[in-house]
Amino acid sequence: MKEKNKISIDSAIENLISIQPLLSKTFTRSLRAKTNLNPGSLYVLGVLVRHETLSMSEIGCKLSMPKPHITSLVDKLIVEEMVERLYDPNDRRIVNVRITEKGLTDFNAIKFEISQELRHDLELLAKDEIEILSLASKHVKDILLKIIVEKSTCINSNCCKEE
Amino acid sequence: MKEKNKISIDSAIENLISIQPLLSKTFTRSLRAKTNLNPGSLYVLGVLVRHETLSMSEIGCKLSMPKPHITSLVDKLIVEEMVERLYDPNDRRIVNVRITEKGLTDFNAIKFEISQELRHDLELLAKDEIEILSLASKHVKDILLKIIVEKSTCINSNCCKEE
DNA sequence: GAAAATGGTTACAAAAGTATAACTATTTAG
DNA sequence: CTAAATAGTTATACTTTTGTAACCATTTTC
Repeated sequence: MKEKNKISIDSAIENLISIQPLLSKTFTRSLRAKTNLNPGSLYVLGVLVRHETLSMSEIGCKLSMPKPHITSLVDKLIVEEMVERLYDPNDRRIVNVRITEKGLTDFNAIKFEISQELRHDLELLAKDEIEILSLASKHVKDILLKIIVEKSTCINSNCCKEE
Repeated sequence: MKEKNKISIDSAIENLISIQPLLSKTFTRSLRAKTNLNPGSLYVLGVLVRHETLSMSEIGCKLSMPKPHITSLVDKLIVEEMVERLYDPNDRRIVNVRITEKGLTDFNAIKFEISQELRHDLELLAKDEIEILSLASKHVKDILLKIIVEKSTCINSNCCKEE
């Protein structure tokens, strides 16, 4: 039984490693073509969609990015008015970042834009294949979210606290 | 019925867009930490595992990368002795690239290395979750491979021919 | 056989990601 | 109250990626 688990884990990893470049090719390229946002800023926006308000450090943890990088990415989003800085009255060192209405709207518009080509390809698939992909991708997303995102990798000093 | 397709497509895209940063976070970071190879070179190696021998242009098509970039990525792989250049006797302009024994071995070793952390996390999942992930990721991979890889995006001039 | 097209490399530049050190402001600990 | 710790920014440097233009060698076309 243990052995069977191992085989499933190996094949899952094998598949995920193959999926990564495919998705990267699909979305990153068209992101560059269709928006003036860089992938990093979109990642920040993505976690803010899930969590609404996070401090700079928490964003860094969720994305495993160094704090200086987060600063520059948030700066870009501020210029676009997609997020806003909120200064915490209880601890004035902390900068909380919250997604704005515009940020939410734009995020969905950008997602639609960058998926146009993929959408077109998917429409050519058989109905049952679409169903399978829809369900399978949900399973993959849910399990990855469970084991990856919530386990914030600590790359800045002392940044990872339980929620 | 058409409407139902559309909903499935939308949810599939939504899921795939969420999956991409998760996988990118998981693999790219540990790739940098554990090997002296960059992601681009590993992508090249990946398509060569699937196709064994490809010309420079064909690699560029499969990965949607400009030709000069392919040259530099292949140069790195040559230094590592993971691939070799073969000059086509029928058309001496063409440079074919073939993965070596060492390339194949190293590729598998690298895949194992960069998935160590994920493997550890997966081992903590329930048995049925592992089964689901294994199957679901295979479905996602198969369908994406079908619609993305084989549709080589033409970013260099005239590079995309049917196989 | 000269001109055009093709496959690839070289050179170069711009954008993005990654990483570290030094710094300011604020809070906490002794 | 001073010293240490924390949150974030600034500055800087390096790598990777992306893109373009110019170029050479070879093949194709007329």
